[in-house]
Amino acid sequence: MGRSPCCEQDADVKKGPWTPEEDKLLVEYIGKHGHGSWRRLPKLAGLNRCGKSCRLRWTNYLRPDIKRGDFTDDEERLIIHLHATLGNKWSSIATKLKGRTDNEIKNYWNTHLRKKLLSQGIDPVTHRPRTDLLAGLPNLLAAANLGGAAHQLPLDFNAIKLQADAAKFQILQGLLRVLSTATAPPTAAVLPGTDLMTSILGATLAANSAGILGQQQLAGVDLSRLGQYNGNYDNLPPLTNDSCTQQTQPPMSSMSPDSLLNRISSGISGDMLSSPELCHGGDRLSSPELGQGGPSASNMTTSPMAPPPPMVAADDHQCNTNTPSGGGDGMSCEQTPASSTFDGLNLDDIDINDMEGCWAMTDILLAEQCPSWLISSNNASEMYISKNNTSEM
DNA sequence: AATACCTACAACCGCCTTTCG
DNA sequence: TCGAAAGGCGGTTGTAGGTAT
Repeated sequence: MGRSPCCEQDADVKKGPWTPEEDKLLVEYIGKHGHGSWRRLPKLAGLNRCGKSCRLRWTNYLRPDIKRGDFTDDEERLIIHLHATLGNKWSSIATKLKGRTDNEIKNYWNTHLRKKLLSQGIDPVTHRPRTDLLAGLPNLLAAANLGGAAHQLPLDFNAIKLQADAAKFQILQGLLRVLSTATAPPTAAVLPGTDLMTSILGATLAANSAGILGQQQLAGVDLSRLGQYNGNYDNLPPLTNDSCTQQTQPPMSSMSPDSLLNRISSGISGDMLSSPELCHGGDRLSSPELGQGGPSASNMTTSPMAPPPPMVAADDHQCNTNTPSGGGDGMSCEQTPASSTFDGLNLDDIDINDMEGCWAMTDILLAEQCPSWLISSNNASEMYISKNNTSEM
């Protein structure tokens, strides 16, 4: 039905930043009388403000129990984790961070954490490695194949190739971030094999043009060697590790491009994450999203633009109808899971103090170090690393 | 030194849900 | 039971301060 703004009837009501005097009036009034009816409060307190504005000012800024100052690392991790499971439910997230308001958390997410995840190659919406970095992969592959004949190309083609090289470099950066954060907290530990493989592929391509790999080694792959493959994935080394995985598939060096992509798409079924750090003991990194009725990894499409598994439950009418349905500027279905793997989990059971040790030194979420609510609720057992779980992703 | 641009965050907007008479 | 008021929520905007050119 909708309602008019609470102060629409009063055009003279003041808006904008609060002055110290206004703050004082509001604090003093609430201190004496409590807030009571927010709509009547401004008049009673001598404020020329909308009641709603007073409420927001109080709850977001003046309330005495508000904790100000920088967010701690634990708070950051908790926010990221809760966002991965709850989406943009800022108020729900705020209930788990004492003294923090939903507005503050929302702002902190938008200004810090979101960028932080992006810089690590993590999609802040899906909490999975970014796919946009791989969007141009087919073109990059084509451009890479042109590498040998580049000297014969007209200027425009060389310019295009330069652009492709730049994009490849970006992919490499994404790879580095993905690998460097593969041991990050649970949300960052999401590492579907497809993305890793394509990232490595991009990294190999990038090595051709960028020549910046040096002696750096990642996850058992000596990237300094990749440069010698000269931008042609026909020469890629096998992306498997003897100590870690079966060797029933031919090395990538012997595969055609199509076969390679097929392998990328199918390999995720369980034999993909073959670097020592990613497959030790048969452990699997899995994601909350993957753990919840989304397409199984083996069903993933080969498209580099493949969308992540849907995060929105089927009962979300707004999403089903794909219309605002009066939702106005409400949350985007794409951005906010209408339900999550943590549905049914009582947030009151979550205690940030109970998280100690969960974020281990390696930042890998180890089930046995985590509070029980994390590893036992609903589908949570599918969501995080479990020593006993070697088949599901 | 001046200007443009960027960043952070307080505050607002509009819708939804809950409460209450 | 119904409808209006009140409260709550998430997205967006405005602005001040900082930084780069």
